Amino acid sequence: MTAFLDELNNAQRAAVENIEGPMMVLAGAGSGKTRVLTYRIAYLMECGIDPFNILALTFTNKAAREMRDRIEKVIGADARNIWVGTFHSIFARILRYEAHLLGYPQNFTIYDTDDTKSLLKTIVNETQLDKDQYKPGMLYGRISTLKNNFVSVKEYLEDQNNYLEDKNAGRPKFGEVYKEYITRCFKSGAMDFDDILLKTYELFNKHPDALNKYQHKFKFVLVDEYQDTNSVQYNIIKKLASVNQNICVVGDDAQSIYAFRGANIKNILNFENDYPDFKLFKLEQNYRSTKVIVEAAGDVIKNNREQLEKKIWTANADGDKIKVFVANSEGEEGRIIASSIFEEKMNSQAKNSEFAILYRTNAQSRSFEESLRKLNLPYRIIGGLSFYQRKEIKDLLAYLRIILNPNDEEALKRIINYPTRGIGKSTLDKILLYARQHDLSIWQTIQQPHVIGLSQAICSRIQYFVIMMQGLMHEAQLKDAYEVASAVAKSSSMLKTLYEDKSIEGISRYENIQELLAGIKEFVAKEDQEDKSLGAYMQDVALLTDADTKDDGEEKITLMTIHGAKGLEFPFVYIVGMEENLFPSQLSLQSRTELEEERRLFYVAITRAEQKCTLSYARQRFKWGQLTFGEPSRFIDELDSSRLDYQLAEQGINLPIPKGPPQGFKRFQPTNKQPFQKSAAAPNFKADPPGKIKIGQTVEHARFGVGQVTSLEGGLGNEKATIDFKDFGQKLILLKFAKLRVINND
DNA sequence: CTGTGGTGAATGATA
DNA sequence: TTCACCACAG
Repeated sequence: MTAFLDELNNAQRAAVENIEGPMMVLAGAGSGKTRVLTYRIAYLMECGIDPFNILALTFTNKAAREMRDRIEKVIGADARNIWVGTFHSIFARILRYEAHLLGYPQNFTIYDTDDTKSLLKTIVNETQLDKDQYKPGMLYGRISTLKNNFVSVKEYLEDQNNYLEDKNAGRPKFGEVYKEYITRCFKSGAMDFDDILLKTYELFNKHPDALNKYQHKFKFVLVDEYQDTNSVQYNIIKKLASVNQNICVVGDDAQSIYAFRGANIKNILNFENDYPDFKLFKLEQNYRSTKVIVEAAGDVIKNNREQLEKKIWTANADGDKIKVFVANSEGEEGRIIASSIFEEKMNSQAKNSEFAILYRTNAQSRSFEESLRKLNLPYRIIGGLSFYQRKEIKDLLAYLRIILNPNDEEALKRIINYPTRGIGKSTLDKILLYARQHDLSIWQTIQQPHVIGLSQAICSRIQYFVIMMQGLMHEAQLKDAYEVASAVAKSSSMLKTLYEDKSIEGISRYENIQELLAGIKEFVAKEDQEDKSLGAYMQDVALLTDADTKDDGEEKITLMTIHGAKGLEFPFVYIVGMEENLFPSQLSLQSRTELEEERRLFYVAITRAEQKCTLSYARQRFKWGQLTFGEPSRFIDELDSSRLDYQLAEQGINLPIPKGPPQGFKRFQPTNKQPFQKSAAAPNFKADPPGKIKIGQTVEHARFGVGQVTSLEGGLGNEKATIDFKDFGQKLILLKFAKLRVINND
């Protein structure tokens, strides 16, 4: 049953077989980290540990999905019962379940960045503060930092230093904005991304019974990309694991690239302090890349001071040198890279999906898009404006949000007059003013529009809107998500409005709505989707990103930021825009730690490549409409010159003739999510103590059913039994964890 | 109230 | 270059 162990090297195997106690897997890029993580979970289950007791946390939906799929391949459908997911999705699930303890509605809304900024803008306007000093982005950043450091509004106001810091930054009234923001979110029944983490922490902190429940549910905790955890995540994990101490963190300090959003590299560097008797496993053999690539990555990272000791090596072939293209402009850079890809495709018969163009900032994608289109090379862009951030999608989702949570102000403001129904700005202002003065939500206010003092004509428009929404809310009680969403698209007349718009954008908007509806239909039609309600669908939508839009199987070149590429690999990788002030970013040059983070980012970029890695930079580039001149990035100099192969200008590159229509668009598909599972194992199962288990006995296991004990091994307190189950075959069971009942002593 | 056109500001990565 | 906001006309 444990044949998969043979697929592992010694270090990997040791990590997989270490079941109990705190452990850290220091996994270099391409060293088989995901394999270890998934096989370890599979192994735990083979040892009889109940999948309901396993929690695996990742940073992206994609990583979570991949892990679940791979475990399922090894272990079968049982894998569905493991809690595998992103921090945000797992915690949101817990919060929905426990919302009442914190005073939130069960269907609380998740505010995305746009909602948050919009709310902050509203607050600044209402408080009549200077718009230039109180920019939504800045405010959000500050609030986010405070939340990530557990500084509540109360604590903020009590500490004079906070006030002085903001006063010096020209924002003396920041405290009031912070307070108002928190209040408004709460009244709207909304949490922002930081709240999902922070409120989970609060839940565990203020409600020991809730903490206790999850501590005992999650007997085994696994954390992927541990180097990217922030202090809130860190503290939640610590609390969860404090009883059983079965915590397994996997990460690579060299790939820590999220300090800007609060990730604290100290969490991984100081793991030892938290768990002095932890076991360390180092995965140092790289299976992904050529020697040239692995060694180039080593050239780069050795310039960083603070890191955990490890030596990454590979048994793979040397491979080609790293090409460096020097272009005169960003346009030329685009053309060079596109033709280089074209050539490589010809030479090595590679598929489009084997290529990736990686850049530092999303704004750089344009020149590559143009050139790829000209050469008729299909591509897809990950990041930037995602499907879910498109106006029309957000509009329809806003309707759905209100149906579930009518107090969601950002959603209501968004669509109360979209499509236009004669409730304009001045009317909305009056409604908002009345709502604020009487401490009501907008939704409550518009129930009785007459008392606000609006004209009869406008009152009836508002009433029409209210009745329509109430009708939809009623439908949502009875019908599935797809039926409700279609009803919304029709009765809001969104579908009609977009259909009548025959401009190019209008047509694409109409198509996007159709696509969203098709996605919801698919969600409802999935056979393992038990809960088909709107609420179930909406649970995860707010946490999806562009990277989660599954590609349609069409062969396409991938364009994305380096951040977005973390965790991925491609045979051919092009790292572009290798210029000072762009990569490393200008903003990172202030401090050593920030520069080191940029360097790790470059390390991540290089290590995405399997066969060939190519760099490029442009001597001139347009930045906000202005032509600027750039120098080559210092990171190029950090590479050993013996590994570099400089290519000059455009000469020698044949530009093929484009033919056919341009290609390259995105598709949308919902993700597979499991409905909420609350109970662990069978409730009335009475287990016998390990000492009673003997060879030859017929026993019953809580999940595997009846089977016969064929052998026993392991010392006291760590006994393992091989049991031949009727329905599940032979399994190695750890008696300490398995719930076994002796049926027959033959 | 709604739609248009002009001006000014912004570009760092993400769940 | 693009986006967001404001003033103005219909």
